[in-house]
Amino acid sequence: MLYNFSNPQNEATLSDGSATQKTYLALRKMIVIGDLKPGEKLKIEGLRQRLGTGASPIREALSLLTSDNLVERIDQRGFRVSLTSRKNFEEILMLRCELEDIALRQSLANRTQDWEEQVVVSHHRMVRAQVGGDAAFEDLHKAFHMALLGCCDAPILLKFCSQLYDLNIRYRYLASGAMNYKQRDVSHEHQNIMDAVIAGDGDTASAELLSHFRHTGAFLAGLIPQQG
Amino acid sequence: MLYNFSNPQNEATLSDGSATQKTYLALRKMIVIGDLKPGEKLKIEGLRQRLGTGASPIREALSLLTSDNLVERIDQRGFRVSLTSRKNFEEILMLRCELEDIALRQSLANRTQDWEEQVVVSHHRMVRAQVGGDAAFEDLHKAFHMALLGCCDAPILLKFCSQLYDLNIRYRYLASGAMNYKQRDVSHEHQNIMDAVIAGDGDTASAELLSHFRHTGAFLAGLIPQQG
DNA sequence: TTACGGCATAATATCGATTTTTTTGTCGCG
DNA sequence: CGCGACAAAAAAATCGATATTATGCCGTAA
Repeated sequence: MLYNFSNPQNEATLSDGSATQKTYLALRKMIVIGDLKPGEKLKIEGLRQRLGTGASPIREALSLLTSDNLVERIDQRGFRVSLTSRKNFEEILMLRCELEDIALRQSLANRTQDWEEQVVVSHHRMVRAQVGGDAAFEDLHKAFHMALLGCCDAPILLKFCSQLYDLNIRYRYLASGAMNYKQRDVSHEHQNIMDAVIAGDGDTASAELLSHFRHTGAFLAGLIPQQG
Repeated sequence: MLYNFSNPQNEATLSDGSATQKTYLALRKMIVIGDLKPGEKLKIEGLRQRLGTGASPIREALSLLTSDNLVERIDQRGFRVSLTSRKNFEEILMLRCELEDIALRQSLANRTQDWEEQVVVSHHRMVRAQVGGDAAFEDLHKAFHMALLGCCDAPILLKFCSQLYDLNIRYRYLASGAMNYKQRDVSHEHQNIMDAVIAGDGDTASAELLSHFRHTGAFLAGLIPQQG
C-alpha cells in the first residue's frame, strides 16, 4: 500500500518534499485510516524500514503528530498511536459543533464572491467523487467543509477545526472502513448547508452544519468498537 | 539567565528529565517571556551552544513548539519564533472567551468537593505570591485558571485552553514585561470568579471570567507594539 | 546602472553510530 | 511456588558527521 497522499494539514509549515514532510503525511494517513491501530506502539526502527527513511525524520514527524493529537509521546518510552474511546469521540463531536459554529458564522460575516465560488466548486468536486466512488472523496469532503470556513479570518481556530476533522474522520474508518459512510445519504445535508451558506443565512447554515455533525455522530457512535 | 522552570504544558506526554524535555521547557519559556523575540530566527547551532545540548533535542523541541503555535516551521529554512500582531492577539482573546466559557461550565457541572478545595488552594497560592512579589506568580496564575477548569472532563478542550493561555501571556510580557500586569488590580476579579465558582453559579462565573479576560485584553491591546 | 547567473558560505536536513534507558527473561533465594 | 535481583536484549534518545539546500556576494553582460 502506498502512503503518499496530499491533504497536508501543516501545509503552511511543511510545504516541501523533505523526508520529514513525506513521513509526516504518510504516518498521518496511516493513523487516520486505521492502518496503524489505536494504542499501537510506534517503534522507530520498524517505521524506519517500512517508510525507507532515517530515524530523524520519523522522530520529527511523530513529534508533529503529537500536536495533532493523533500520537502520544510517553516518557522515554517512545510513541504510540492515540487511543480511541466513546468519550473521546463525543468530545471531538462536541468541540466540532462549538468551533465550527463560530468559524462558520465568522466566515459568513466576511463572505466574498470569490469564496462563494470556492464553496460551490468544492461541493461539486465532492459530489462528483462521491457518485463516482472516487478514492479522493475523503480529501474532497474535508476540502468542502474547510471551504465553508474559508472566510473565517482566524488561523488558530481553523487549525483547531482541521485537527478535529482529522480526529473525527479516524472514527469513521475505525467504525467499519470508509465506505460505510455512504450507507447514510448525506448529500442533501451537504446541499442544505451550502444553500444556507450561499444565502448568507448564518443561523440556518450553522443549524444545518451541526445537524449534519450530530447525525453522523449518532450514526458512528453506535459503531464504535469496544472501550468507553 | 536560567531557563529550567516548571509549568510543563505537555506534562502528560513529556514528564521525564530528558534533554528534549528540558530543551522544550527552556525554549518555551524563552519565547513566552520574550527573550526570543517574535520573528526571530531560531538557528540550531546557536541554540545548541546556548542550551548546551545536541541538535536532535533542539530540533525535536522546536517541532513540539510548532504545535503550541509558538514556533513556525518554514520550508527547508528552519524555525522561527511565531509573529505577533494585534489581530493574532484578538483571535487568542476571542478563542479564550469561547473555549473557557465552555470548559468552565462543564467543570462546574461536574464539580466535586475535592475540586472546590483545589480552586481555593490555588487561588490562595496565587494571592500569596502576588502580594509577596514572588517570581512564581505567573505559574501560579496559570495554575489557578486551569484549576477552575479542573472538573471539565474534556482533555482536548483543556489542551486548547492551556495553549491559548500561553499564547496570551506572551503578549503580557511583550507589552512591557510581566510586572506591568500588576498595575491593574485583578485581585477582585479573581475573587469574583472564585466566589461564583464556589457558589456553583455557572452564568455568573462565566460572566466574571470573560469580563476578566476582556478587561485584561483591552488593557493589553493598547500596549501592543508595532504591527497589525 | 541594473539584472542575471554562478560561486562561496552558512545553515538545515538527514544519516549512521553510540550512549542511555527500558524491557524482558532467567536464575537463585526465600 | 512466588518474588526480587541481576543480566541480556531491545528500544529510545542523543551525538557527531555528512549531504543537501538556501543565502549572500561578486562579477559580468546587457
